[in-house]
Parts: sequence; C-alpha cells; structure tokens
Amino acid sequence: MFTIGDLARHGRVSVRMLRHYDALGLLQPAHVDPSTGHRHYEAHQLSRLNRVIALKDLGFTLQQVGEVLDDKVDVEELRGMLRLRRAELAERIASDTARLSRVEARLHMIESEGLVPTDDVVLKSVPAVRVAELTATAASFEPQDISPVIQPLYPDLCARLKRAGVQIADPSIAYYEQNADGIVVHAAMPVNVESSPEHDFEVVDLPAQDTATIVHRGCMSEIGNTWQSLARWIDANGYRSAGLARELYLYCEGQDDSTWVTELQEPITTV
Amino acid sequence: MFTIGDLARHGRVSVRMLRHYDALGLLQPAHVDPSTGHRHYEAHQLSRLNRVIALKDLGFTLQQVGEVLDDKVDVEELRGMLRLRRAELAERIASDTARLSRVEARLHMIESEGLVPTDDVVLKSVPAVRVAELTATAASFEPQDISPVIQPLYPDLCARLKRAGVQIADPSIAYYEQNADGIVVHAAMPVNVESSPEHDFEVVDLPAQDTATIVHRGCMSEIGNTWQSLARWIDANGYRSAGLARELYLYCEGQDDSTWVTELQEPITTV
DNA sequence: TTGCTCCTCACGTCACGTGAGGTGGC
DNA sequence: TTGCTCCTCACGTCACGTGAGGTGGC
Repeated sequence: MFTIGDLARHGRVSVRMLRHYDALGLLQPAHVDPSTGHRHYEAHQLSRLNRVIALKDLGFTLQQVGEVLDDKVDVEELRGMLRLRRAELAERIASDTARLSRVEARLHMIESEGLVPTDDVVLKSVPAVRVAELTATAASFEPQDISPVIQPLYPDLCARLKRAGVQIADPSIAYYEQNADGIVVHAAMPVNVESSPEHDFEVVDLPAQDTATIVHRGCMSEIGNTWQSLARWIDANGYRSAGLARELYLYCEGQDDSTWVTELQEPITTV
Repeated sequence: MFTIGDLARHGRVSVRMLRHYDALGLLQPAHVDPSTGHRHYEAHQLSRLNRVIALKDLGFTLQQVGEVLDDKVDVEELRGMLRLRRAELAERIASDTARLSRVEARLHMIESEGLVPTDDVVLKSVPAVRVAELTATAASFEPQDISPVIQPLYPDLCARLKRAGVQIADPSIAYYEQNADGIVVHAAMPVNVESSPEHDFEVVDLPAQDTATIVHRGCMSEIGNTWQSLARWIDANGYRSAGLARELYLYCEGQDDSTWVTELQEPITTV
C-alpha cells in the first residue's frame, strides 16, 4: 500500500493533483481509513495514474481522460478525438509561430533600428461593403493634390443620395487607383440599394479583404506619415500589400481637420 | 462620439470586452452619461483599442498591456518583456510540436496497425540514486534464466545491509548488463551510506536519466511483453533507447508473483 | 516538544462568455 | 407593442496552487 505521498513521488505529481483526481473520480484510492480519512493506494494504481498523465499530456481535458479510461469512448470516437486534437495543435502551433514572428519584428525594430515600434497596427478582416460613390482624378498621391479633389465629392454625393432617398449607413470611405491620367479618387459611402441607371452616382461592391489597419489622428496633410508607418509594419512583419487601400473617415466634422480621425486599411497577403 | 456598440464593431471586439477594459482602466470611455450610465467613446479611442489588441495578440497579459500603454515600462524593460515572450513562445511551440507527434503516433497505431495504443507510457526524469547491490550472471534475458539468479540476491542483500546497520529507503531496483559470459544481473536497493571496504556489498551511484516508463502488473515470466510494448512506444514516438534499463519492484510481497507490480524504466534520448 | 505527513475547506487564477433582470428610445 | 441597444451584477470556466487551521504518529 502506498500513502498519497508515496504515489505522488513515484508518479511525479503533486499530492494536490491526486486529491483532485480523487474528487473527480479519475483515480480513487483503493482504501480510505474511515477514522483519519487517509488515502491508501495499491501499487498497480500507478498504472492508472500513468494513463491519466499520458492522456492529459496529449492535451485532453480531465473529463475526456475520464471518458477514455472508463471505456466510454470506442476506438472510432477515440480516433475522432485524436484527429481533432491534431488539428487543434497544428492550429495553435501556426498561430504561435505567427505571434513569435510579430514579437521578433518588434525586437528587431528596437534592437537594430532603435525605434520604439508603432503598436497600434492591427490585422482585421473587413467584410464586403456596398457603397455609392463619385470619382474624380487627381494629379498625384500628395495630400495637397488629393484633398481639393476629394473633399467636395462628399457633400455632392450626400446631396444626390438624399434626393434619391437613400440612407447612409456607416462612415465615408475613400480609395484610390492609378491610371494613365493620374490618380482616380473614389469618394464612397456605404448604402443598401441596388445599382440603377436612374441614379446619378455609381453603386459598387467593395470586396472583403484581410487588412492591416492603423488609426490616423489629425490633419490630412500628415496622413502620408501614417501610411508610411503602416507600410513599414507590413514589411517588418513579413506581409505584402495586395489590392486597393482604403481610408475610413471615422470622425470628420468641422472645417478644422486637425481633430479628424481616419482609419487606414491596407489589404495584405502572407508572403 | 461612438456608442459602445459602434466601437465594438469598428474594433472587431465584443461589447463585453470593452466593458472589461473599462473596468480594468485599460480603455475608459471619454464620456459616461450620468443618468443612464451609457458609455461614449471618441473616434480616436479606436487607436488605443488597437494598441490594446496588438499587445494582447503578442501574448501579453492585460496587466502588462496596461503598463506598456501607460508608459510604466521604458524601452529596456519592453525589450526584456519581448525577449521573455519570445522564449516562452519558442518553448510552447516546441512542446506543442512534441505533443502533436505523440498524437500522431497514436493515430498511426490505430489507423495503420489497428491497435488500441498502450496508453500508460509516461516520460519522466529519474534522479540519481545511490544503491547497495549484489551481482550475479545469468545465461540470457529470458525470464526463466533471470529470475532464479536475481531472486535470491535480494534476501541476501537485505541480510547484509541489516548486519551493517544500513537503512533501506525505497523499492528494490534491478538492472542488467551484457558481457562475454552472459547477462550481469544487478540486484540493488537504495541506501544512504558511503562506499566502504568493510561492506560485503557494493555501493554504486546510478545516474539520473530521462526515461520512458510503464507499469507491469503480474508475474515476471510475462514481463517481456511489457518491455516490448515499451520498446514499440519508444520507437513509434521517435525516441531511442540509451543506457541501462531498470526494473523497480513497487510491490513484491509473497511467493505469488502474479500480484507483483513493477515499473520498467527505459532511458531514452531524442533521435 | 519539534517535524513531517496527512486531512478538509475555500479562495485565487485569467479574460472574458453568458444569462438574469431591468431600462430607454424608435 | 416589438426590437434593439444599453446597463449592472454575478456565476462559470480549468486544473490545480496555496494558505488556513487542525490532527496523528515518531
């Protein structure tokens, strides 16, 4: 007969764990002294303890361990459980590996470039959105070329939507395309209508995207710096840009754009 | 101004999380309606939320996130935290990878060999032990050759230890070496004395080992099967035997060895 | 008498998820 | 009136670790 301490030493587990397994009915002592409450185990119960530990080490919960040990699962179910565990482990290893590379990217910024890393870049999947939009052409990507072109489009678009009786859902969106004439500027607002020839605006479905996003606070003339931070982050973390970037105007009231808040969304793919 | 629901949608987090971050002081609403208790956030607080999410995604606790965001850690400390996280992640990936290969070994046994895997093999590190021992030579590893040689050694060793006034600590141990004459059988018992020429037994320090262990229940004539299960497990899980295997007699009272309990310990290395 | 082992509660962990029960504006 | 959003508790999660407070044999 082993005391609880003996069994704990042989099984390399804590006494507390053995009491816990007793409470759960996973491993009950062969004999309990009725007067003192002391637990006594037979030597062969180490075998059961080993089974508990081995199954637990695969990552099963104690409840699952109990079901396997008490033959409540047949071979097919066990196989299913193992496959599920395999998938879960593979996924966790993958996400930990991605996490590790983000940690390393930050360390790299600190150690070799002496920069305190920008830490408000976040990966998010943006869903597809239907928008109404107007477009115009600007000479270059410089804010001083873009702003005068895009700013007037929004009040204009608003007025046209109002006349058509269309409700606006969420914040305004801007996105840009390059062509031979310069930069095609899209001023867009989320709507919930069908495209129609009667409308004096376009209705476009913007695709769902995996994006890296950052929030820019302040005037449009400095938004280029924030775009550059985002680009550096994407590069340092081993992603690549893919598709058309968007700006979301989360707060843009008043003439003074120094209080504006804009979310920048850059679509990305893994290398 | 955003309601809590607006911010949750933009930040892709749950409303509950925002309330939790508020409670922890991580991200407090810019304004709370005194009569209704409704939280209101400014658009730029999305930036802070993003920082929280980005740091949390690196695997920091919310407390650490708070310290980093509130500038309670300087660059050096941040660097230390990142290095620690890197080490933790690397370790977790390594142990999950090992876990995954154990799961796959079991699946392999079920799927291609149709066996229900033996599930009481456990890896453990056994510490170094000092033992007193007697040796003898047996003709082969077969139980019928070993048992008659080793069994008498234990009472003999016990008697000698008693005469020398030496206390016995834990269960008896057997281990085996092959040489030109056959198998050298070591019958050993843990003791806590120095080696001395006055003793009529050897005092030996058995080394610490990483081992795979299994518990054998029943008579010695069938212990070979259990050794074979252990060997199969070691093979299937990508380990290699290394060093001298041991048997620990956890329960060996009475003449009837069908009630005996023995732990088999095979020292292993990663491939 | 001191140390050691054993016992039974019962709180704490970590970041929320999930009701329960209720309010306020369209 | 129904739906939707918001609110505040407060329990549950998972496998124990860690006291607190006490007992029994060397």
